[in-house]
Amino acid sequence: MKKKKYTIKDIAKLSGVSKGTVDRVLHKRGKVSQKALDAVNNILKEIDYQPNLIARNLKINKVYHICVLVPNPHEDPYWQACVDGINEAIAEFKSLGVIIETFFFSPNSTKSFLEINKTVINLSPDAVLLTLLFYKETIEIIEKYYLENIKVSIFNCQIRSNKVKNFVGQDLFQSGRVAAQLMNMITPENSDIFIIHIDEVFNNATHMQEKEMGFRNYFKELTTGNYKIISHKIKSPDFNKEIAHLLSLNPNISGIFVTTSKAYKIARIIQDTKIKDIKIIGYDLLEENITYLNNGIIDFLIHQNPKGQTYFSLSYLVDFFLFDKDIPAEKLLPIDIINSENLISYLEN
Amino acid sequence: MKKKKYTIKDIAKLSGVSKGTVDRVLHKRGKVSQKALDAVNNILKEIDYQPNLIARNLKINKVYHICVLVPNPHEDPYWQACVDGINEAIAEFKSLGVIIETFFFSPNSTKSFLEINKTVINLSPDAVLLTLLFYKETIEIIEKYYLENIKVSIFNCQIRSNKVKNFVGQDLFQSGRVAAQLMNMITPENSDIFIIHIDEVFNNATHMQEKEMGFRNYFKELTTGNYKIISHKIKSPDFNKEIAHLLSLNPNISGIFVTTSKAYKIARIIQDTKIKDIKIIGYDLLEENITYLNNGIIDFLIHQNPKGQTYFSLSYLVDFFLFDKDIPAEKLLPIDIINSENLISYLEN
DNA sequence: TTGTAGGCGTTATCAT
DNA sequence: ATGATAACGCCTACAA
Repeated sequence: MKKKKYTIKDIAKLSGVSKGTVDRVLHKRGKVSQKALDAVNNILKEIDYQPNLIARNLKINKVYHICVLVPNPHEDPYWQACVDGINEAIAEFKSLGVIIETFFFSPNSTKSFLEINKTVINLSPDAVLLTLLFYKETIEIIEKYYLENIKVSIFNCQIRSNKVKNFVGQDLFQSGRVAAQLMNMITPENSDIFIIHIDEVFNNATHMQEKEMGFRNYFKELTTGNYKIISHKIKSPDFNKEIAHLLSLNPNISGIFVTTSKAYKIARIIQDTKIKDIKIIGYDLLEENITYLNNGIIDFLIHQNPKGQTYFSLSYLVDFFLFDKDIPAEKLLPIDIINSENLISYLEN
Repeated sequence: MKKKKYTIKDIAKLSGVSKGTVDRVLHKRGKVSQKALDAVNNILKEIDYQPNLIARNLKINKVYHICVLVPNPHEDPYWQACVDGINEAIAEFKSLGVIIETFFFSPNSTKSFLEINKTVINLSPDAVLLTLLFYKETIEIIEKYYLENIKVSIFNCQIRSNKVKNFVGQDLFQSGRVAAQLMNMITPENSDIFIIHIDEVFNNATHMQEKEMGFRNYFKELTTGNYKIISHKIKSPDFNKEIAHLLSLNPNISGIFVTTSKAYKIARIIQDTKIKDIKIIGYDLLEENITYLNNGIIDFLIHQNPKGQTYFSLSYLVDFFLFDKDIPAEKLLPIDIINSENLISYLEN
């Protein structure tokens, strides 16, 4: 049972040629006589040769350099968890000779995003990890990186491009359906539901749209009940009045689905106005959301595992560069349903 | 920004001694003059030396050997996912020189468990990975491994022992609370709830008890509603009548919490007898459970991520042996809430 | 076309 | 106490 680990030297001895020849066969570099080729291939067929990746890397001994571009978490706390994942990866891969650098840009400023990209492209790293906040600009930039032979990975978003090495994210349409099923379970039939898109900026508007489509799609398929679903898009400043107004116009409202990480803003209003029995489902484990989840104002949060997203992306790149593994073009993370009871088990991870 | 990677050779040159001396300082092997010690330590203080783990492993070049003992999935399909996780680890770590072997025992036979352990201990592996099915016997066996200096990791269960390197599992009490909160959300107040423990054998009875305690604990803390919670422990053969009988005695029943992976057995009866509006919450993504989740008979499943459990356990051991990382004594995995909509996102992972 | 020699960074042994 | 040297497995340059 205890299989021997074969080395190139073993193969050379077994097939009666030198290590160099075996290497040429393994890497298909040519310059090998038919006879030697056959001899080596015969041995390779018999044994299960696994090149020692550790030795290979020691030899190659390249320092790989990866740049990560993230919106500044001080401007939008959602991104803090992504930064945590990056830092975990930095610590873990440092001793493997992988240098990961983080660059912040302002989520409100296309200009800052473009400038940071200019800086990064001048560093000519081996790979960059991006998110798709400014769609048009990012597409153009991906093109530039591609021409420079810098690998691009995307996190937090799906994108259809063969110039992207891999992306890690969540099926947003499906997460809308998940929210819908939960909402259906906890609200009375024949009531009204709000979908609220709320953010300071609407860069990632496709995000919200996909979630809304999934949410509506679920209710459309429902055979029982008669829900009325109403969407609103609200910019952050002074929206309190707007929300209060909307609620007063719709006394039959039983649930609110917030498609961004800003559910706590709605929760705050619901709590203050003491309207009761409005169920809230939102996204992301921000501290403020957690507060309202724990006191029962928010019923469910959907977790997009932002920390895992960046960590996975980076460890894929490491696998690719160091251990030349095939990495999937797309990795869709689980859509985690969080209530106040299983919350803690997620925070620890 | 691009930090240089320092090697032992660099340190030797900088401090004016030889590589050998640096090595002795780094490993505190003594036999170093005060002068040389100071010189090297001064340099070490200045620079951030990270030993190259790849080179170290190449040199050490030990084949690590890990044995995993799992209940045979043919006798209880729950364990199949664990085997999947093991196989993933086998493939991933093979090229790092880690050999992982799987051994099956019968979950119904303490004897087979003890025999397999005898076989394994004779192989004197570097580590074993166990689950805590036969409590008393396992405790004794852990002692034996400990004396042989074979590391022991545990998956699927918590255990308090300093002779165990690490365990990966779930907080079962808390998972009972999670089930309770969900149940509370989807059943009317002032109704009855069954807790049903159902299995062929009751080896892992503590499992079920902890889940029950968590479940009851949640309802005890509830300030609203007036639930009556009734537990039943049922052995598998010919229990159909028993269940039907119990249901007929309790017309006010609105939900059933199944503490094992056998919720599908209850679901089948509910479906056949066409009793409606009984909510079911169970554990584990077995194929039969999934069927009833998809057709709406089962409302929620709690996922214990068995595949992840074995994979994590093994990759911790690899981290420990190859990269001498500190590994946590305990890793509690998230308590995943699964409904028919987010199910697919878990199956792909 | 083929084989030999050297080196990657670390560790361990062996003279000095 | 110290430094030189060889070895781990793989890769590559260069000599034959």
